[in-house]
Amino acid sequence: MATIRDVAKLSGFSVATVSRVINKNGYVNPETERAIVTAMKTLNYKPSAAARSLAGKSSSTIALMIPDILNPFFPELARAIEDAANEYGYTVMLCNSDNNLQKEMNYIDVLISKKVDGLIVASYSLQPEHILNLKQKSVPVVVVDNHFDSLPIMAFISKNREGGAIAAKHLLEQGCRKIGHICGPMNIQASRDRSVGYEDVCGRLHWFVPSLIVQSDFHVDGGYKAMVELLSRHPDIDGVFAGNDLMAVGAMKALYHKGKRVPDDVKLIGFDGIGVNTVVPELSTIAQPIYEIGTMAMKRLVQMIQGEAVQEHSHELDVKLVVKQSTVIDEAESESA
Amino acid sequence: MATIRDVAKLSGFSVATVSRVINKNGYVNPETERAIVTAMKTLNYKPSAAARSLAGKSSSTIALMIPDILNPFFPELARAIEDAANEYGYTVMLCNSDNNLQKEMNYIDVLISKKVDGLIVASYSLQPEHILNLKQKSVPVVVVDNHFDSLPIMAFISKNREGGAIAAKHLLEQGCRKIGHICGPMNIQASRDRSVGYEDVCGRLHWFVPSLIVQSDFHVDGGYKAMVELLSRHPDIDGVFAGNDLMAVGAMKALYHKGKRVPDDVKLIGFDGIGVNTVVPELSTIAQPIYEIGTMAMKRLVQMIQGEAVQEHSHELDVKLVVKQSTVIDEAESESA
DNA sequence: ATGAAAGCGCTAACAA
DNA sequence: TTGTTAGCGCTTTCAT
Repeated sequence: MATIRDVAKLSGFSVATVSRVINKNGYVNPETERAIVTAMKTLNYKPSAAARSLAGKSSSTIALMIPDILNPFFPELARAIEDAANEYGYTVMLCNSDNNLQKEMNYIDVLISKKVDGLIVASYSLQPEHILNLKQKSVPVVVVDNHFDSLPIMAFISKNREGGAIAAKHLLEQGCRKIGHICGPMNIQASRDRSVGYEDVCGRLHWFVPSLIVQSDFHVDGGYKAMVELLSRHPDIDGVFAGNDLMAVGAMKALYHKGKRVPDDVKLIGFDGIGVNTVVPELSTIAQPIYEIGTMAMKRLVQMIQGEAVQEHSHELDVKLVVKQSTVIDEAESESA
Repeated sequence: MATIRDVAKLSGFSVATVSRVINKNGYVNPETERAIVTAMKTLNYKPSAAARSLAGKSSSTIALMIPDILNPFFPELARAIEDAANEYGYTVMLCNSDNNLQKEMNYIDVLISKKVDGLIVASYSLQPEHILNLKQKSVPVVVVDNHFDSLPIMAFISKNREGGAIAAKHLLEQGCRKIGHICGPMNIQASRDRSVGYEDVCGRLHWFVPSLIVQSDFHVDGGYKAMVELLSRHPDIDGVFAGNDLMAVGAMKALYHKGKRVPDDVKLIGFDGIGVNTVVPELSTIAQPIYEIGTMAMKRLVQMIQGEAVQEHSHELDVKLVVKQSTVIDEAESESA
């Protein structure tokens, strides 16, 4: 591996000058530059990232911490963030935490020791103190898919409450007269907000009873079980809003097994905008602007890394109702189950 | 941030000794060690990974390159690899290449400059030379989900040909009398092998004609289109083997739209063992031992990193037929929860 | 068993 | 415009 000194020697200039052309800063004669670039090429020189970051320069690496890589929502987010990161010249280190506080703290230590330039975090275990602590160590952090009220923490999250309300309204508009809700874990802010949205709309209707809400865990199997429970409590249910798409898929499977047809007997809507692609019949959902969350988070992170004084607070992004087959009876294609 | 020198000063020993306790090598008096550990604790000292790797030590980081993070197969693989990596004390850097050679080569440069200790690659664009080249630079590499015949390259891949044959046989056993095949991209070894497996079984049956094979792209939409095409060529088809689960899902959607019932009218089987979870009716598939591929790949990589002289060649892993609702007409409906 | 000192490859004053 | 040099935090001979 050629070093900066080799390049200096071959080109006949000093390491400082070579460093200048690498970093494109400081004055350097065009001819000199050309000579140096040539030397770098012939030596196939690649600066050592380790050395640069040791010498005080950034590592050009950011980390992304997610709770569950098996939930398609996060790969999509990761994809968006990676694309954006590449654009800014960063590589991303992906950390899957299993939503386990211990693992997360451990990762954070490792990441700091690796001198990552910044951190994008999707976590439901980390407390505000942890984030603030990081900031104190001057590690830029931006939170996604979660937020901390009125704390100076940069966060990007969808309008979950509004989304929950939109979902409920949509079911109502499709003629549902008794709508159940499978909600996600209560320790997740986004999950709570979605439920509140549902209650905003359904809570005061004459048919509403608390037992129409079943709590679950954001996973397919959990959704299945919750749907079975819901059906046993309220066999006459004709609409279901699941707190995320994965649970909606589980619910769909349960309905299928119990002989209920979707959307004919029961209309079903999810949240996230991911499963849409892989279920039959396709799932109506409240789509989050996943890609946008990713790019905005990355953009802000870069600003923070570069020391710009950005206002740190929560940003709420618009969600979008995506109507598919699971909530609409469409004569044109209702040929089979 | 406390440095090794701070620890040395506080504990009253030299940096060399501190280094020894960090790395647990060389002789150091138990009492001394205790004192130093205490000092490290009180200073909340964390060695700088950047400095260590500059000083010749490993970076404790490996990279995983995958072509498509949106295909659930790869998150599963990533998950397995990350788990294994953590166990060995490594952090993983995830690189999504979009199956784009340019991006991959670029990543490789970056990764080398970052001094990653090793590389696990799932790529269909990289040529054997690229891999060999890497090895020459003494970067340990192991390939997954692909392999290069008779070259000294460590690779882990499923028995795709056998899997294709198993899938075809299963459809035959379920009473199918005309089986179509949606195959994946021909530049992907695994994809080709699966098709060959199908041909091994169906190629000589009286009903077989080449037009029963439609080529596609491993994505849901591609599977959809391929199924539509297949149906127009052979409306009387009663079994379909899709080269991966994503295409199988697409095929299922197409069948649904065309009024064909699964499995009553057409039986459908995929390959991979992932979609299983999110489709209704659930998809029969040939499951790859994804987790095992991940752990074995990581295990070998570590051995290579540590300089053990391992035999580098391809390893073929067994696949498993997973029978679900999409290939079996079952009145009793075996429950799954 | 412990310490002194020479780098690892690079950046960033400071000089020239 | 270019060069000299002192670190960045750690590992690792080589002494002691």
